[in-house]
Amino acid sequence: MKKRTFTCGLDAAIAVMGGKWKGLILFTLQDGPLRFGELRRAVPGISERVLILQLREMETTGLLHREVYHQVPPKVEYSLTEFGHSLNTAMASLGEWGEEHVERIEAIPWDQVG
Amino acid sequence: MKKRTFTCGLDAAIAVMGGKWKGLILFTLQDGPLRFGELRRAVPGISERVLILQLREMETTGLLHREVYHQVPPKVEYSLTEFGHSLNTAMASLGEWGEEHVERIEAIPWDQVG
DNA sequence: CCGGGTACTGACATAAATGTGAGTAAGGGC
DNA sequence: GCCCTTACTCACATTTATGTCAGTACCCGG
Repeated sequence: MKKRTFTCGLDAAIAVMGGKWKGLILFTLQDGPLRFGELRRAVPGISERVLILQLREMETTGLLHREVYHQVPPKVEYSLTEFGHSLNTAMASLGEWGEEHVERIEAIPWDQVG
Repeated sequence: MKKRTFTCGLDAAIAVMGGKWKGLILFTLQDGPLRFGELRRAVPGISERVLILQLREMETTGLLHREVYHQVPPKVEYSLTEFGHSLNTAMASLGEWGEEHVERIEAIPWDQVG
C-alpha cells in the first residue's frame, strides 16, 4: 500500500477516473446495475479485456460494487457505490460542457493533435 | 482532418482534457497567464518535454493561447481562451469532489490497482 | 569570448494503456 | 455426448503516454 499524494483535488479526482473509459462506465451505470455483457454492449468500442480491467480498478477504488449470482450460466452485476454516485454527480457538469461543445470538439483536427 | 465522433458529452470532454496533466495545467492557468518556465515550476513533477507537448495539444484544441514576445531572453506566455475558461469552470465540481475525498483517495491501495 | 537565462527541439527509452484472439468452467437443453 | 450461454483468463501485440538527456539560438553582462 504505497500512499500516493496529490497536488490538489483535481489531481486526486483524475487519478480515480483517469483513462478513456471510466467516465463512460460510471455514466452508463448511473441508472442502475448492469451485468457484464450488458455493460459491454452499452459501452461501444471497448474490448472485453479492457472492460474487465477497468471494472476491477473501479472496484478497488471503491467506485462500484460487484455482485455475483451463483447460477449457470453465470450472472455478475455491477452497480455504483455511494462513492461512485458522488463522483458521477461531480462529473455531470463536465458531461454537459461536452454536450454543449460537441460540434466544436468534433471539428478539432485530431490528427494534428498527437 | 479525420472527424472523430463521440458517444456522449462526457466522451467528448474526456477527449479534450484527457491525460494526466491537462486538467492541472488548466487549473494552474485559471488566475492569469504564465510563461513557460513559471508553468513548469507551478506543475510539480512534469517534464519539460511533456509540458510542451501538452501545451501544443491544448493550443490545437483551442483551450489556450500562446503569445510570443520577441525579446532576449525569449518570453512566451500561455493563457486560457474563453473555451479553456469554460472547461475549467465545468471541471470545478470535479476538483471539489477530489478535495472532499482526498483522504479516501490517498488511502486506496494504488499498487493493487494497475 | 564565456557563462547565464529562456524556450524550446530531437533522439531515444521506458512505462502505461489498450487491443486481439484464443481458451476455460459450469450446467441445461437436445 | 455436444453445443449453448456467460463471464471471464491468458498470452501476446500494438499504440499511446510519459520521461531523460543533450543540444540550439538569442543577446547581455562581465
